[in-house]
Amino acid sequence: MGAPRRCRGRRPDPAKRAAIVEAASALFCSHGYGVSMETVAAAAGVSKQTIYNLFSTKEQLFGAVVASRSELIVAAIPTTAETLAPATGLLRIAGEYLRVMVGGQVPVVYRLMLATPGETGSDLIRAFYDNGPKRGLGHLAHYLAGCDAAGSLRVPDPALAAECFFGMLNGQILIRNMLGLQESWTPEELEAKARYCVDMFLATHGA
Amino acid sequence: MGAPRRCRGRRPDPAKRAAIVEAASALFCSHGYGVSMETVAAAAGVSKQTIYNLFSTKEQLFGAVVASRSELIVAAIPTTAETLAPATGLLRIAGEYLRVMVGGQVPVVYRLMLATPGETGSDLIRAFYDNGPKRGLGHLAHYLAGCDAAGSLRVPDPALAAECFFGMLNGQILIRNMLGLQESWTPEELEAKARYCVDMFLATHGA
DNA sequence: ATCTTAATGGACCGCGCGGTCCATTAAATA
DNA sequence: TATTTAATGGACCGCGCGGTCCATTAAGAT
Repeated sequence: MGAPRRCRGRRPDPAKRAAIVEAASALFCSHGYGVSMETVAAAAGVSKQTIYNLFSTKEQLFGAVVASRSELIVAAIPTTAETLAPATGLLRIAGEYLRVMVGGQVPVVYRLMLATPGETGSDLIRAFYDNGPKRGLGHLAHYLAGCDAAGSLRVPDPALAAECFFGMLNGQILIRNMLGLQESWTPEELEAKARYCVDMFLATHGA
Repeated sequence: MGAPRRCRGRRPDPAKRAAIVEAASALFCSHGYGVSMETVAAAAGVSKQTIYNLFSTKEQLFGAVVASRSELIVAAIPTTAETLAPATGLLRIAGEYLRVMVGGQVPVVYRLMLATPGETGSDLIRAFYDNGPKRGLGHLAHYLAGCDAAGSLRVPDPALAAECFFGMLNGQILIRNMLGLQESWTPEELEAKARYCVDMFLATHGA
């Protein structure tokens, strides 16, 4: 199976595929699933037939876009801070979280999921949620539980605490971004917000 | 101009119009803007022509749906608690907020806004945000500022505090609801979450 | 009674879009 | 070189949907 098995003829251009997914992602996000394949082709600088050579149907292209974007969100899940003390660890997690949220890449994925052609609550959506946001939440909860066990924090309900911590960091950022309402945060403001939330969290859960 | 000027003939049935808006709202939310007018008509138990007698175009129907739904969200903005002491006032606001969020009516409006046919960040969306969520935020900030002035709380940045307070109440509820992922909260759980958030908030901002 | 308007349902039009086909050209292997 | 495959672009099909028209029926007003 592993045999490279080189074959004849011209090789498919990986840049084309990437350009198509990129263009489709941007268009689906800004204009919804209703954009025509011709528009996607034009935006990607590619012929329509080339798209159909790579993706058999529009829904498959959509699936590829979602998969591609989901990688981003998974990559954004913080894996650092696992062994740091609460004060610094939470601050680092908060900084990561805010950066990726205001950056807009995560909101884009959410928008994408809501532009889905099928029903809401589909398998695609469920898989996305379990794989992305839920894992991020789980990671934080696990970290908090560890702190509790180590005695550096008192957090009787790590899942609830994790959800509230991310929630207060977020505030309205995600939803405003999804709605396409401009956000202008200076790094100092983000830093201040992160510190404010961490302080509030520690004021309750500090050991 | 104000003359009632009763006219001849059969009167239009207001129930028809309501049924149309209701059906369109549900379908736009669950299936996006792509649903056909015939589907809407069928769901409303009405002929297609009747829709076009009431709304000249599909976009106008969409606008009517948004307007109708926005009323709900505006009505959900808490106006109580204006003079209550922080501990009880915040708890009441929190309870209101959670109830309306898990109830799903607010998430439905957000979904609607994202199903919009035009660009993101349109006037429609901006108007909705300023009129709904922003007003709710402003109300809480005003309340907090009042408490600060009265000396019952210390809250140097009421806007930030308001955003974080709603944010931590919300957590992932709104987004999960928008994605169509089922939520099952018992009243006790909601009560516990509200109390947890209020306590955390007061631990930092208590006078 | 009569008149006027609401509402129905079905036929119909036009267009845009998903998807296919094909003849041609470009790039890689042999 | 010859051969194989990628990519192009343009013509084309079918269908679904937004929107219109119309003849008929129902329900008020006078």
